[in-house]
Amino acid sequence: MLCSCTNRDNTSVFEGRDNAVTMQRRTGGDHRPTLEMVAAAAGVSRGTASRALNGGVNVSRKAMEAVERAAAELGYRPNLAARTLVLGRSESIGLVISETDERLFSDPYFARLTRGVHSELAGSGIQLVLTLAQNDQERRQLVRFAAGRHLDGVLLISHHRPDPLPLALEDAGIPVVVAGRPNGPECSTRSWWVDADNCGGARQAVEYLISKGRRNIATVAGTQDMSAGFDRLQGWKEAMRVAAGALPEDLIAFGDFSEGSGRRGAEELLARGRPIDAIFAASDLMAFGVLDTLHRRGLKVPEDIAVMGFDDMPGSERCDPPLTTVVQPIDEMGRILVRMLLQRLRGEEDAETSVIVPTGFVVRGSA
Amino acid sequence: MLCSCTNRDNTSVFEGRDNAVTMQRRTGGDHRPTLEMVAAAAGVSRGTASRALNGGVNVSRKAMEAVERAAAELGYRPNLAARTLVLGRSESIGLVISETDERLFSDPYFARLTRGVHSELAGSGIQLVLTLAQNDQERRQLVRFAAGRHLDGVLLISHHRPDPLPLALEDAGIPVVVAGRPNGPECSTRSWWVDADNCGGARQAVEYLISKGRRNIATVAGTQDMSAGFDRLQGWKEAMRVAAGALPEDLIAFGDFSEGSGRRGAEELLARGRPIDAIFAASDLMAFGVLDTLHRRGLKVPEDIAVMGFDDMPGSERCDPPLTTVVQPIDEMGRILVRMLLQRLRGEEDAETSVIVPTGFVVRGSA
DNA sequence: CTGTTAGCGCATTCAG
DNA sequence: CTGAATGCGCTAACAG
Repeated sequence: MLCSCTNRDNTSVFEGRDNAVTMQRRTGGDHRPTLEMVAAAAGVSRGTASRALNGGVNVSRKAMEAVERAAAELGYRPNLAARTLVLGRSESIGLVISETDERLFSDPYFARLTRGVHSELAGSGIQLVLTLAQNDQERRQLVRFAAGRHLDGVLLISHHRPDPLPLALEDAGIPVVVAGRPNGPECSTRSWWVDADNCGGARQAVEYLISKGRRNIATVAGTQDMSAGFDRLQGWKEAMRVAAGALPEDLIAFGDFSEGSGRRGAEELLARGRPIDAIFAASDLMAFGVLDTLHRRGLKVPEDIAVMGFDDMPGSERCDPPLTTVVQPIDEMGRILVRMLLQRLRGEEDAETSVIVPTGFVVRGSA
Repeated sequence: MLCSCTNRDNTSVFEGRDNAVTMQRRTGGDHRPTLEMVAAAAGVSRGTASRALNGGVNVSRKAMEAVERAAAELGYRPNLAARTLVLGRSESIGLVISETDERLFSDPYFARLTRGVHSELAGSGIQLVLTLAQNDQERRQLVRFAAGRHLDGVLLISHHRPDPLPLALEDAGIPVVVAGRPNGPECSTRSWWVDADNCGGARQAVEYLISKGRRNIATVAGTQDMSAGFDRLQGWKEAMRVAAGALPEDLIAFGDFSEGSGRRGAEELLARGRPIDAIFAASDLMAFGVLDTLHRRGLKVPEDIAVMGFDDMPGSERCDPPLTTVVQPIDEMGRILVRMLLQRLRGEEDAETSVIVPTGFVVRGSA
């Protein structure tokens, strides 16, 4: 059946095909205006035209205006490739996400970090280039792209360890700032980095539980080959060591940051028969699982067992009971990421090569 | 309190600062290997080295190996800026999202489209560059970036009309393919485009309702200055005109694609007192609102009133009752977007300048 | 203040 | 098959 809002043959009614630019052509044939042509039209030399278009130092008012008019009339667009070639920099930086696009769009972490990066870069004139690097092939292509001077520097978001990207980029001479404390084999990275104070945040969470009279505080830890998982467990250990003297190893269960693993972790802890009056989960997702298990066992939160999470992810304030959780200033981390990279690009010698930003926590109903 | 997992002064323990590359320096001083150096090391001329590194036509086996070895030893990385300058193309295309980053990460549409684009480009050697263009300043910068030959072409995702970007880019000589049928002032665009068959999808939805014996089919339409909103209403009109002879204007309510507007739209329709046995909402979000209103009025879905949505967004299968809705092949649209742009870049004259992809629908409980 | 000059690093002519 | 020469478009140093 014919649908009136479209043409029968599914092609548009416009006829602009003829001015489609053929990209195959090599030198010549392209009549895009060059600086040379602008200079000629303005009646000045290329040098003067260039100066006029770049800040206009040492250019007479008259020449300035002539060049600007000529550029506007010709629709002049500076060839950035030529500019990059002579300047040795492209004025653009990459935000590389070494992650599946699945998680990219589902994990609010990326959204907030990107927002922070983006806002810090606003008005700087530096172009932000987002890039996906999901497998070795793409990682190689990215290194080629960046090392080929298309990117002055790279912001790398990557939580999969070990990730060869930081080293590969640095080896290629590209300055990198990583979101996340390096651990594992790439500890030898020369990259700068910024991370949340996972350790301190976890410690504070446990200290808060202690201040509320809890004594037998268990934890469902995250993946230990990720610094976030390792550090959060570390924080729990520190606080517990201070509070309990010795380390209650049997109050630790290991998960993988997922809700299901939180569920299983809680079951495992309860099954050990040791008294427990609080559970600190290393992620909100795991905390959800913990809550589920406790509900199922008929245990009251926070009366019987208090629960704390980590991340303050969307939904944490609406679960039952609302989750008390550690918050990271992700936007701020994004902004710091940018500042550090720009410092590195400027060659500032006194800049910090790594930054740990403090976390806080929000108290809701669960603890 | 000291946290053992980090240094006291919050700086890393690594000492790689001295080999940080100073980006300020201009010509000279940088010892990154050039093709010239590779050629010298291999004992051949620049020309031969270049040929060897690019496919190796007209290069002896011996020279080939010598060049490859030299390149590997020196850690040679071709300067892509120089390459772009001489070739007139950068081998990279932009995926420009003219949208707030808020929506970018929350709307599953972007995720699926990006996935499609990304998958189609995999292995092509073409670099995908994601870019945000949220305001005029950023739009200008993007045009400069693309027109400066950093991007061979652009894929544009933009549902805000009117958007000056397609025209601005085409004027600057950058081929553009837009996701979404152009409407409004930029109808004069020379951009190619791809869109879902919103009109046909809506028509099929209504026809399905008719086939189920529904006769008084109302609609909550979407924003009319967006082609999706306009076309979906158009589809409803076409089907209703065929089924009812005349057009029942009083069965139309207007919303803005939001859940709240769906709620209000349904209330408005019911308040008119005309008999209604089905409601077609132009988006799932509005359908959720419609369901809410119907529930509140004590009306049974689908017994009293059938409901259909549009989009099949995550959550549609879990609402009460599960939503029967029109689905768009978004991933496929992403893939087509890429194919069209590549065709345009190759200057293929026989390529379609616009494509409309058929939609389908999933039947669940609500209709 | 201005025009001229010399490259940036590369792919591709064109003679050998 | 190879080397030498040319120019892509631009900026910055230089001498006027």
